[in-house]
Amino acid sequence: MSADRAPASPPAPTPLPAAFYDRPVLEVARDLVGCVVSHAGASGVIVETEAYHDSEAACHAFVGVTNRTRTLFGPPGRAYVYRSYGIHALLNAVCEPEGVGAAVLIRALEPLEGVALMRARRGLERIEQLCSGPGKLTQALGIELAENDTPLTGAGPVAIGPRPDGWRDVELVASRRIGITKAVELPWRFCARGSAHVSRP
DNA sequence: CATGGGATTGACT
DNA sequence: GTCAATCCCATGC
Repeated sequence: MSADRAPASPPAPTPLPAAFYDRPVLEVARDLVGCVVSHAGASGVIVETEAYHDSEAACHAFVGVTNRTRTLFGPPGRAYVYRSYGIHALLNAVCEPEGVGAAVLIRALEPLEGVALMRARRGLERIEQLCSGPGKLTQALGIELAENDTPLTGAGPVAIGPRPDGWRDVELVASRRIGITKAVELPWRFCARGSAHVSRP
């Protein structure tokens, strides 16, 4: 009978646990490349990340605990979402133990599921332009400020799952972070080598 | 309470 | 290459 047929899409894998994020932020930034972000009927493989840590001036948490940075100093494995330039929502994964202000900025995805939904949300057709920037991917996935401080580990609207087949041994390229004016020399940006979906080569 | 500054994007010269 | 949009937040008067 039709009731016995397999679902149209495979079940989503178990999201990465909080312990994955409870490590040095540079390790997490590298390990997140190749992992899958899902939200509201769409998902994509992470192809670009940046690390931020309260010990360096480019990090919002550099100023200490404020209303804005409370999430960054909170427990690992939650989303830090903030408004950039008054227009865009940017998605981060909070890392390191509670009390340390650190996070990985998700900067670009290779679209995986829900591409039609992403195209509708972005008002664009070209797949390379759907998620090739931190503000673009939140628009494509429908992520907004209300998702700030929600868990990425399964109970919240945004989830991050492990690397699927084909992404287990992704090669990384490190470079300087983009769009900052302080601590510009740190090579804390990580891209999947050769990806056509990064924000900038 | 006023002000200045963005972890960006898309449109334009 | 340049530049404006637009709003949240931290800081200072």
